[in-house]
Amino acid sequence: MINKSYFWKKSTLKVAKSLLGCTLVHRTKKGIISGKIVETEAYLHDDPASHSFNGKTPRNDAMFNYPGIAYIYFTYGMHYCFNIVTNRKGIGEAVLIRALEPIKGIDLMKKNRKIDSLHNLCNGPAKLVQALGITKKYNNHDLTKKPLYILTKKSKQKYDLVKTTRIGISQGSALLYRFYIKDNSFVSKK
DNA sequence: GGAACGATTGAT
DNA sequence: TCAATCGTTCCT
Repeated sequence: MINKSYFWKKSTLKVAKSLLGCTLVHRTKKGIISGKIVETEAYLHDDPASHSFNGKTPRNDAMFNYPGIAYIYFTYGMHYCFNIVTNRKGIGEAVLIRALEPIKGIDLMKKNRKIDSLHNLCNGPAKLVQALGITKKYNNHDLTKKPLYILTKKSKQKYDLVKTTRIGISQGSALLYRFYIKDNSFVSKK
């Protein structure tokens, strides 16, 4: 399981990059569901696209919590997105997990998503939340603890990393704060 | 109290 | 290309 210091010993941008290849795990009553992180986006404290840009509010509260805490927000009236808080407590930075390559519990993912297509289970921030059965109750959950946690990547794992612009934002759209594993077919739409 | 909008998705 | 759908934020 990942160490707490992982989320603040390096910059948020570096965490966003190094999370690629790590595994997000959810131990549910029905079984273990997990996936390899293949796409991330960084949201910094001085970043106009970040929910934390204008300071702390009831909604973004968790972004100002300890690094390694989950920040889960509701958007578009129907979707949830999952973030990992980075930097020191009180700063307001996080990494949005945008896509996973399914590993375990694929049958459960299909049930949660109500679809059968492997490649559409986790190729989007709200999709992976649904597939893993993550709910708002995990907002402020410590991701170094069960039942929702991160496993570090295997050191042998090799891949090319792509650095590009973020999706679905208006301000800060030129910043290269999105990262994904090159040629991985589970990355969200380009 | 009211209005505008959104770190998306899925159907057309 | 566009509708769905509603909590959060910001303005009055």
